[in-house]
Amino acid sequence: MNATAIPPAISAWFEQNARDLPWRREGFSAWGTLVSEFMLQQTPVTRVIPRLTEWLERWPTPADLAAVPPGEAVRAWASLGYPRRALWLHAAAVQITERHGGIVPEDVDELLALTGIGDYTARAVAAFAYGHRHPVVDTNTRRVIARAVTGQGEPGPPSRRDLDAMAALLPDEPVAAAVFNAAIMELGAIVCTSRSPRCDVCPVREACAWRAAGYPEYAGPKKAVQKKFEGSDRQVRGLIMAELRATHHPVTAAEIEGLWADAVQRDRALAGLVADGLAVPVEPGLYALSQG
DNA sequence: GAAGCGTGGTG
DNA sequence: TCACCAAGCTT
Repeated sequence: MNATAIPPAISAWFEQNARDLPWRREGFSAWGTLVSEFMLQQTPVTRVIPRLTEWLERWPTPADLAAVPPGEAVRAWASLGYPRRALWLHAAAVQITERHGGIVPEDVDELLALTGIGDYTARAVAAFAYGHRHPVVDTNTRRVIARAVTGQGEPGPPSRRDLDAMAALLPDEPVAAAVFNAAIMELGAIVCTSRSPRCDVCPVREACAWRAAGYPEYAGPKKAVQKKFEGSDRQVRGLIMAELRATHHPVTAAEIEGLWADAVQRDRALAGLVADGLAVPVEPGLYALSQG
């Protein structure tokens, strides 16, 4: 097996091994695809599925979401994490309703112009919802290419050049391209994983440059270490947001004081949430999710 | 380009 | 146990 055999081998494996996921069901809407991609940004599949199902039952179209206050989106986001995504998804729904007649656009540049949509999500929607031929590059794709094609244990830092590397592997035919985009992500998600890759069941083991090189240790620039969550501003923000989501009335400054002892850090976290639009001071000393 | 942004599962 | 990891985006 040589390098040119990698894409068809991965796609063939995918046809047999793809997980049964909601966004792969026949007739799943473009809006559903967009919502799922927002939720999947840094949140695992198993945690996304229940929230996605509820979300689409409640807001089956962009206009349905655009019609409610942003704070409702933040509440429905629940504990998926990074709640700014809920705000951005709501903003995107408003923009889709106003600019695109309520139809999720299929043009990558129009998608990129929506709040909260970047290189990955724009191309994922164009490819998976509309069948257009674009390279879709996420962290799984970058890892598989780094190993199987480049022969390194880990991808380097994300770069626009990743799109070119993926484009070079992409089948010409749009449907085959969309399948391969999904297939290489899936391989990275369940076989060519970050921590303990299951090379014994990998469909491109015989062509893998990393394996051929004897699994050399990654020597490139190190990933920035994720800061400890315990005691971080993120933790304080999370506590305040959980309180705002839990109550259906404004939260008092006194209640927020009870969530975290360090006043300096607490005030910094709250000010950050206000700056982000996640918390709104409805009057001095009273905070709520965005109602407008 | 680097930093900041949640939450929960896992090896 | 705890560091690492998870379909990224914005500033």
